[in-house]
This record gives sequence, C-alpha cells and structure tokens, in this order.
Amino acid sequence: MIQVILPDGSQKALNEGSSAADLAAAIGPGLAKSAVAARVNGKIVDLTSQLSDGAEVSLLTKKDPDALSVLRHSAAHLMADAILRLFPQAELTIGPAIDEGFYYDIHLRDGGKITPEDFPRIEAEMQRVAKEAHPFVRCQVKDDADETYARYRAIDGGHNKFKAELVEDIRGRGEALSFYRHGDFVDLCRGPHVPNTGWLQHTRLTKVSGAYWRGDASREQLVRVYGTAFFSKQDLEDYLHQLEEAKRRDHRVLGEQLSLFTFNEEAPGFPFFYPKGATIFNLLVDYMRSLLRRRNYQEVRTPLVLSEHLWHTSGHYDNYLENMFFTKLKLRDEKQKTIIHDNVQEERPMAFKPMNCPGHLLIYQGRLHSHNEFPLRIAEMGLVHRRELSGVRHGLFRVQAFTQDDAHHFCTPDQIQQEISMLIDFFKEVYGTFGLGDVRIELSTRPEKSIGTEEIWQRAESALKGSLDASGIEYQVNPGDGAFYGPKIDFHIRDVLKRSWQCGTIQVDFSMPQRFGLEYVGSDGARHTPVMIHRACYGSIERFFGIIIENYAGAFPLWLSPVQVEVIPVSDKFNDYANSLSQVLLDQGLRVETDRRPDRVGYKIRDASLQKTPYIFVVGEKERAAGTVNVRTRQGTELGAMSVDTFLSTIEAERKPGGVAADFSQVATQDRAAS
RNA sequence: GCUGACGUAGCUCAAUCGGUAGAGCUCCAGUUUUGUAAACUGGAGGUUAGGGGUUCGAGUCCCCUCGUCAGCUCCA
Repeated sequence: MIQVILPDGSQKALNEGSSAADLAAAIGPGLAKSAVAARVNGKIVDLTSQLSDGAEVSLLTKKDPDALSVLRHSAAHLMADAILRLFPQAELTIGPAIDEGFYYDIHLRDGGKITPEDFPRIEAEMQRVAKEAHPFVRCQVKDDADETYARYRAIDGGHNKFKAELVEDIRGRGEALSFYRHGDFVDLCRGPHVPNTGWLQHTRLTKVSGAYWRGDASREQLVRVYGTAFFSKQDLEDYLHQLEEAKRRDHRVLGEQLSLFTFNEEAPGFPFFYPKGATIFNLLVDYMRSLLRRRNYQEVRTPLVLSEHLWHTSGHYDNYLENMFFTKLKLRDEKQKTIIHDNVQEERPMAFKPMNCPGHLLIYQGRLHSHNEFPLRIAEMGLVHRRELSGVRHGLFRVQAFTQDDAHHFCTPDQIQQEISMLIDFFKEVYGTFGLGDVRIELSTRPEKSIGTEEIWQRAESALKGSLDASGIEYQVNPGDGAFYGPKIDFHIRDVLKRSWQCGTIQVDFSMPQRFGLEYVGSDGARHTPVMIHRACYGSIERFFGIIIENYAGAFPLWLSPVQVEVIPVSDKFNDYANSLSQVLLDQGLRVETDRRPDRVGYKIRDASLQKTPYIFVVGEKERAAGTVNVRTRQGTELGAMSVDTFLSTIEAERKPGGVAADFSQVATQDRAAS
C-alpha cells in the first residue's frame, strides 16, 4: 500500500502501482468521470501516471484553468493527425497550447499551403477521430530500435529534419524521449494529455499564418495553423461570439463610422483626428490635467526636435536608434539651382524625440534645486515620434507619433516608495473612471541593452519591488523586459471583453540624472544626485482612445460624447425653436448639434442613433407651444416631454467624468403629470 | 523587417475566359413640410494605389514600388 496526500491535507491509501485515475475512482465516481489530469507534487501529469508513496496529489477537472491548456495541447495532436491524413506532404514540427487555444507549425514539402478553405475538411476529420475516443497513450523510448520511435519517424514521410533536430536537442540534454499515441498517430511530446480523443469534441480552427522554424527568419518558412478547444459546446460558442463582438467593436471601423479619426497613405502610421475625435482626445487631456493639478504637477512643453548630441548623452542613440526619426537636409546646388543634394549632413544633426525625459532633464538643469521642493513633478502631454517596422502598425494601438501623458518625478531616494504608492492609487482611479477596474501589474527587470551599473539596477529594482510589496499588491515579474535606463512596472487593464491592454508605466531611473549631472542641495547643504521616476498613466493617449472606443463599442458615456445632444426639429418650421434650445444647452456648456437638414424625422433620428449620440431632442408644434423638449435616448427609449431645466438637472451627475447614468424614471412621469 | 492575402468613386462592394468601369450609401439640386431607426426625382463623382511590361486590346496576366489586412518579431 502507498499513501498519497490530498489538497485538503488528508491522506488516502492506495494499492501499490495505483494511478491518478485509480485515485479519482477511489474518491468517487463523479470525480473519476470529470478528472482531466492530475497535479502530482506541483507537476501536471496524465491520469494514467503511477503515484508514488507520499506524493501530494490533486486532480484537475475541467474547471481548473490548467486543464484547459492540457485539453488544447491534446487538440493540437488531433489536428496534426487530421492534417497528416489530408496533406501527405506535411511534416510536423511543434504544436503547443497558447492563451487562446493552440497551434501547430507545419512544414509543407513542395511549398504547398493550407488555407482557411481547408478548415472544414480538417475539422471534419478531427471530429471523426474525436468521436472514436482513442486513448492517449504515453510511451517512454529507450533506444532507436523502439517500435513507437520508428513509427514516429515514419509517420510524415521519414525525412523530417525538424523532428531530428528536436530529438537531438532532447538527447543532448540527457532527457528521455517520450511519445504520445492516439489511434495510428504518434507525436514526440512531454505531455500531459486528456485521457482520450473523446474529450476533443468542441474544437475549431481559427486562422493560419506564416512562422519560421524556431522563430528565426533565416530558417525554413512554416505554416502555422491555429485552433482552439473547449470542454463544452457553450464555452466554444461564447468564445466565438466574443471574437465577433471584438470585430464589431474594432476601433478602426468605429473610428471611420463615427468620424473620429482616419489614416492616409501620405502619412502611414500617423493618425488624423476629425473634429469629433479631437474633441474626445481633448476631453481625455482635460480630465488628466484636472487630476495633475490636484497632485501638484507642473506642466511644461518641450521641443519635438533636439540635437543628436543630446540623444548621445541620454543613451537613446546607443539604445534606441532603430526607433528614432532623424532629420535630413536637402539643399539646392549653389551654381545650378535645378540640382538638389539629398541627405546633406547638418553641422548639428537633429532627431525627433522618441521620449520626453531628456527635455525634462534640460528643464531641471535650468536652475538649482533644493530638497525642499521635492518631490518635483514635471508633466507634459508630450508628442513623441517612434519609427516602427511597417508590419506592426495597427490603428491607434500602434502608431508612429503619439502623445504621452508623461511626467517625471524628481525626488530623494527615500521618497521613491511614497511616490510609487501615490501613483498606483492615482492610476487605478483613472482606469476606474473608464470602467476599467480590472488592473494587473507587471514588474520588468534589466534588459540586455541598457545603461547603468549593476549596482544602480539593483537599487532601482529593489525600490520598485519594495513599493509594490509595501502596498501589498500582487504582481508578476517579467525578467529582462525593462526600459534601457531602468526597471518598470506596467499596468495592464482588462476591458469588458476581458482583453488585456498595457497602459500605464512607472520607471525608476538612477542613470539619467547622473548622465546629465543633475543635482539638488540636500538638508546637509551638500549637492546630491536626485532620483528620477518616469511615469505615464494613459501611456499613449492615442492608444488609450482606441481602447475606450472598443471598451464602449463607440457608445461613449455622456461626459466623453463628442455630441451630447442632437436637436431634431420635425420640420423646418421649427428650426427657430430648435436653434433657441440648442443655444440654451450651449450656454450650459453642453456639446450640441441641431439637424436642420430638410429630411424626415425618422431619417434624422436614425442618423443620430447610428452616431450613438446619447440624447436626441425631437421638437415640433407641441413642444414649442409648451416650451418643452421630447427626449429620446440612443438606446431607443422615448422619455417623453420635459422642460429643458428638468433635463439639465437630471443629467448633471452624468456629465462628470465617471458619472453615473441619469435616471429619468421619476422625471418624465412628473413632467407628464404637470403638463 | 519577414510570410501570406489584398488595393476599383469619399464609404461598402460588383464587373463571366483579357473585350465600352457599375450599384447602394454619402454629397449637390429640385419636389415633399415631414412626429421617433432610411420620402421621391435628377445630378455630380474614376488616369481601377503609383510606375513599367506582355497584348490588336489590361481593373483582369507578369515585374517593381507604396499602402492596407492577418500573423511572426517588437512595443506605449
């Protein structure tokens, strides 16, 4: 007999040689049926794996997030099986589970291809094998003569050099080769897998793209087929629905439909904001400024173009060159005016700023500072330019010029922790205003390309860590992902579709102040080097704008709506009344439009609704006579007639950033009763 | 940057095998004076992304450049 320890600390006695499946059966028939895999001493393994005496065992059911990746990994095997049957020239490489599902990288001899048109027959084949419920069988291989190994080598033609490379690597590390077989299919795999292919009924292939063997552009081009898998049909349908919902909310499409912004071939990767987009952009800035004022920030403005020399001092030239735009001169030939000399070297070559920090450092240098004015918080809505590889541009999410709500805090080392604590609360408040309360924090440490000594990095990293630990906030560590001048914490927020976006960042920097020779006079009367904290909350205002477009699906809350009220006269006889109403609202600081086009009411209402205007006033004879407005919401609810004063007082709270939606349920009846 | 797909009116899309570039929306003009998600009629709008080639003839076939999209890689 052996004893195993269950998650609740209790012990269970089992026969020698019992598997995790046996344990599940011993606990109960329900668990035996729903168990997917097991976690033994922290490692996820197959249900069929043997348990040893004293092992800590927990059984994974479909509710466990780790079970989903086991399922998806198994689905990758199933897909590879189906593809081999349908594409005889296919050679398998690797096929892992990923966040959204799984993929398999496949090499096609003779340069064939797999397209989405092939998905239905691949899926049909997968479905067929899934229904047959073949068990996944693990085999450990001892030597080349092993039958399973021979079968593996032969399964896709027998000349698969990718497999040979993988096997070589594994043997090089002195590890045993393990294989998984289901039906006729065998694949090299560490496992674990679900018990049998019958678990894989709810799979779907999603897309296909190119990839390189081992992510190396100089190696072979592979076809990467993506799919996803779920335990239940409902989960799969929910996922597919969410994909459609994300498509419906695409900020690039909504940006055009709602006349917010556009792009033009003449300036690839640089957004053009239409009046409505500029309105929202400015509202985001206004809101941020109001918060900055309350926290004693001082806003500055610094140049877009600065000398190349400065970027050498800051370290950007050595560490950020590929992302920078440099100025080039063109000059007419002095003798022959028709000749233009291109790329003329300037005496003082200049570059566009990719970051605002050097400008702020120069401002700091402008006078002598005292510790008494610390923490000194210098802010700027700074427009930065960053050269991007052509393939990575994406709407407002990835542009070549963007505005950072940037700031730099200059402080003493012992002020770091309070500054960071303040910032964490500050940023969370901002995200909450947009309904983005689900915030995740990541700490990134020293990257390969960086400036500063190891000691300085240690200090900066422990300062950040200390602040996070002191705040009692959970965070995840990303080794080697920091900025070149210092470690950082990033804020990742989840939108209504549970998608994660990186927004805010806080970076502790001991290097830059040193490089620029910054000083302050301490209480001891001596000169010291200040610490600099780089921080941005929206991150990029352009990107944040894109995020909230998708988060709200274009139906902005009242305070952010570019047009808050659309006044629609039922015919041009009531244009004067409509104009006078709109003037009243304008005087109250609302953003109003009057639709005086000679069209029918229905047409104009439809138009305003499609533009997602929060409130629509329909006015005609009745309203003019009673001096009222007839209010309709963008959801299509008719609130009935009410006075403008009633309307204004009811929406008062909703007009403020983060304000709750107005409740008209009492108002309309009151007004109706009064009239 | 790499791989693949794509680029036709301001927008969304047609155009059979290589044979006269077309529709809806938008816009403009007129009629209608309109009551809660699209009134009617007419008009304007194009070097088919740009350049080169093949052909009697190119939106369509070939090459180059630019851009867009999906990934890869990278990032705010």
